[in-house]
Amino acid sequence: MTELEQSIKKYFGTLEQTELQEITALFELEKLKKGDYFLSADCCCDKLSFIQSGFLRVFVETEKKEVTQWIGTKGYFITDLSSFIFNKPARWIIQALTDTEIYTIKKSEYIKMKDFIPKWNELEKLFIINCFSTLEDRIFSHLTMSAEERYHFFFANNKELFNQVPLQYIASMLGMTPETFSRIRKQITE
Amino acid sequence: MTELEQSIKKYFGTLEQTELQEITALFELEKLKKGDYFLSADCCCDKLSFIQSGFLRVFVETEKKEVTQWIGTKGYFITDLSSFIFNKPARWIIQALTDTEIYTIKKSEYIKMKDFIPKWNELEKLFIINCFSTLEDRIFSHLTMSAEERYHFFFANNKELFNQVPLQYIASMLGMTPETFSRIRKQITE
DNA sequence: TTTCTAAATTGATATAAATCAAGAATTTTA
DNA sequence: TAAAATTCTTGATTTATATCAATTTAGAAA
Repeated sequence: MTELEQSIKKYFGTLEQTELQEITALFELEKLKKGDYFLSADCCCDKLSFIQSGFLRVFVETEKKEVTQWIGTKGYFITDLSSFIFNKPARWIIQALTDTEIYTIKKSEYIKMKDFIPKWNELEKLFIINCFSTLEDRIFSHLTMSAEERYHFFFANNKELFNQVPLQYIASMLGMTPETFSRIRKQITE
Repeated sequence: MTELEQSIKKYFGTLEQTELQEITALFELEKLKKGDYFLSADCCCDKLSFIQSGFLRVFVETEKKEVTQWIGTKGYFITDLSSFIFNKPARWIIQALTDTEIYTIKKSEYIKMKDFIPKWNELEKLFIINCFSTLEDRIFSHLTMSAEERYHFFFANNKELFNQVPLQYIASMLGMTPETFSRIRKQITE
């Protein structure tokens, strides 16, 4: 089973092997160079991609600063969910932090799935609620944790990120400045 | 059209009047007294309710403190979404802050809807993504705003809450202490 | 490699927000 | 209504984190 198939199973739920193959056949390999945009500001996000390798940064520019909302990594899906589902302008910019390989399904193909996978609606719902739960956890982390605690919590679950992408983006995503991030980091090695 | 019908239309999408009536017929009026629990810790949340009047607090107890995650108000739906959909233990406690009237649909009735409303799956998906977007906005507010900005932003959109529920819960929900909340409040009147 | 650019670190300082403690105001209960 | 309980406010202080500025380090480009 390919990694894509495994992840579809993991995120979307249990499927017959034949269904799985029908689905994965709709995904096409795309290669992004470092710095390439997966999604530009104000576009509608008409695709959902599985990250095979590399890192994608989800961010937005405010008057004051650039804010990283998330960093997509190998084995996860990436899209602007509201934009993808509702066909409305994307709220995020998504850019490759490294050379990146993704498997992409276009919206036009995606909507066909409910025709030949009977339980597709159900699977899609589970996927979206998983996304929802992740955000609930993140809000909770902001209501209950200090910057240091958020750092440790995130580090425990995402070690691989820390030596592969600029740390300032992780700092932003965790809601702290690069300086604060750096100081927390220093304490650990001491 | 009842308020319940209006809200179903608003959150779940456009429906035929007959469909709307079929759906609303599945909801039953419940009355909660102040302090009553809508959902206790570790239970599975087997219902989705529309708030007709009153206020419900969604919170959790941590070792250090009690954290309010949300306050449900008139015209909105309330449930523990992941628990309701996945039948897993709830992560939140939900309690009435005032006497409250809700229209409740049980999970067992809810799952019947997809049988007689053809596009139910689609509507449900839209509902969940709306919830998702709301959380995205909230995370963004923690990444970009100070306590004071979060206060003003929330106040602008939820004035009615500020003289009807204990302010400490709003403070908690916005990620600040009651003291900080009180001081921000004071500045405004000066 | 050398040069240039961006990222990370560090120190000094300022600011925001938390904590602690007391008292006032409000709400609930008897 | 009076008493009790809870909530809110206020001041003093501490702590966490941001900001500013300078320097070092790492990475990219020539």
